[in-house]
Amino acid sequence: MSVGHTEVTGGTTGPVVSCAEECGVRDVQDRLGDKWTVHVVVELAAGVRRFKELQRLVPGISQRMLTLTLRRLERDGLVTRTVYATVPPQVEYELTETGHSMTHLIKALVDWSLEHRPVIAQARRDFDERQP
Amino acid sequence: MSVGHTEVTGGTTGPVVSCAEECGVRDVQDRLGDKWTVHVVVELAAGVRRFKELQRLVPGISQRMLTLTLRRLERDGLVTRTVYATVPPQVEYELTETGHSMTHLIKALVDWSLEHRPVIAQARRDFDERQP
DNA sequence: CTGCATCCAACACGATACTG
DNA sequence: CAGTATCGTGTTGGATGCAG
Repeated sequence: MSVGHTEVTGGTTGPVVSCAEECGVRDVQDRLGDKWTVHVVVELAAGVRRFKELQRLVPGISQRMLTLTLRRLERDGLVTRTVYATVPPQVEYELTETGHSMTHLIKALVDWSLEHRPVIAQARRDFDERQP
Repeated sequence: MSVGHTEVTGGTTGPVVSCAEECGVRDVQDRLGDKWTVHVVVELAAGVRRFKELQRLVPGISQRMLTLTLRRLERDGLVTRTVYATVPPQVEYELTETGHSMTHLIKALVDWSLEHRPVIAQARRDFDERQP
């Protein structure tokens, strides 16, 4: 909080960014940075989903990773888990209010990603060409 | 684009999120998710910085990781690298226009993080309490 | 169907030593 | 000062088998 506080007052191009070090940014990074959370949240944004359903909707995710991802989301209060005592068992997952607020964040991510994808791809090709 | 395309029309709470799988989102995630990129970009958002200067501004980063982080940013066209043929050598790094646009994304990240930090922390404590 | 435990490979990162 | 090269380590995640 005291050390390393950074304040960038938006001049010509940049916005105001403050205290990016240990103000919980790492927490969000851990979540958005992992391999599956974003995809799972996107699918849950559409509504209530069952476990198997999510596994179908998110291609390539393993059972193990879906479980781990959902558990972490549940632990952070971003997802609710409802178990029905049926045979076979049925479990439903749903975004909480906080979880839904994260979809705005993800939308920003997706938008920026789509917008700059071609430019970045080209920059990458140019760079790799110069460095054999 | 065809397979796994997801469209969420914002209903009561969620925004519109589309195609979160392989539209280059993973690329951005890799960057936002790694340990140092966000911090380096935040420091560069304030203006031109030298290598050593960045290493001072980003506490804990090793020479190796600073180099790797800057190289990747340069490769993606988010940072320019300018070498001056002085003795001792001097290298300056600066955000490109695309790089600056990413600071907006980071700001969204930081804002959400700060806003929901207490709620998430509490949810985490509650969860851990129920699961010994 | 849902979920946990285990083993294993890949990779990111840190520490250190060396170079122009 | 600004790197590169190398090694060791912890973590992430995939595959598989077992259980309620």
